[in-house]
Amino acid sequence: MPALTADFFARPAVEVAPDLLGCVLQRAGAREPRVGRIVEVEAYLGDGSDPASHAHSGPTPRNRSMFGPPGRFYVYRSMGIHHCLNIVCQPQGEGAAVLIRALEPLRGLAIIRRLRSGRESDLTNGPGKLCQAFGVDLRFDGRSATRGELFVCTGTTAPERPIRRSPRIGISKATELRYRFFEADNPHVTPHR
DNA sequence: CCATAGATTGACT
DNA sequence: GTCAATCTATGGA
Repeated sequence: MPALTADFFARPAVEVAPDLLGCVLQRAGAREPRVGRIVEVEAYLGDGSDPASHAHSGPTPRNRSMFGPPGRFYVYRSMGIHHCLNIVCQPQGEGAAVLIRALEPLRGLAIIRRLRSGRESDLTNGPGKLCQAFGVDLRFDGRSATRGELFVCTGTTAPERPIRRSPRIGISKATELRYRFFEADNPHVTPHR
């Protein structure tokens, strides 16, 4: 299937986010390729209306790529330990992005199981977990999400489950904003909350 | 300078 | 349920 284009991401993040459900993240270039279907995302805005967004206080060395061109990755280290994978949206300079929160693994289960333990539904059902499983780290920060070793392409199947919407997970500000989108009844989305 | 919170996870009581 | 790991950024003294 074709890779997504920068145009796809040059739209409001709350529109891009649900459209990413069912699209596919591909890890190439590594010794063992991995493919995962996106099943859970969250939008973070940069227009000042979203105090939970890393962009809310303007650019810093860490969030710099959030303010770069759309269609590139913003990867940051969370709690000093884990990595989280975003894709920049909207015109350059606005600071909006979509966080990839969970995948349904389609290919590369062998290497993924070597990198992470647990049941299949526990391998990529969280932003830090999927980065571990797909070998995503700060090297990918600022790189293109439409080509290269890590990129997103359109899904091979239409969404077979309804899309649900909810407040975002793990934040304490702007909890009234329902910018989380996920596939209903998919066992690979984030548990509890 | 120091304290604290954070788009998380896994280990433990 | 609680809590620590470890790094970045912010806000106050």
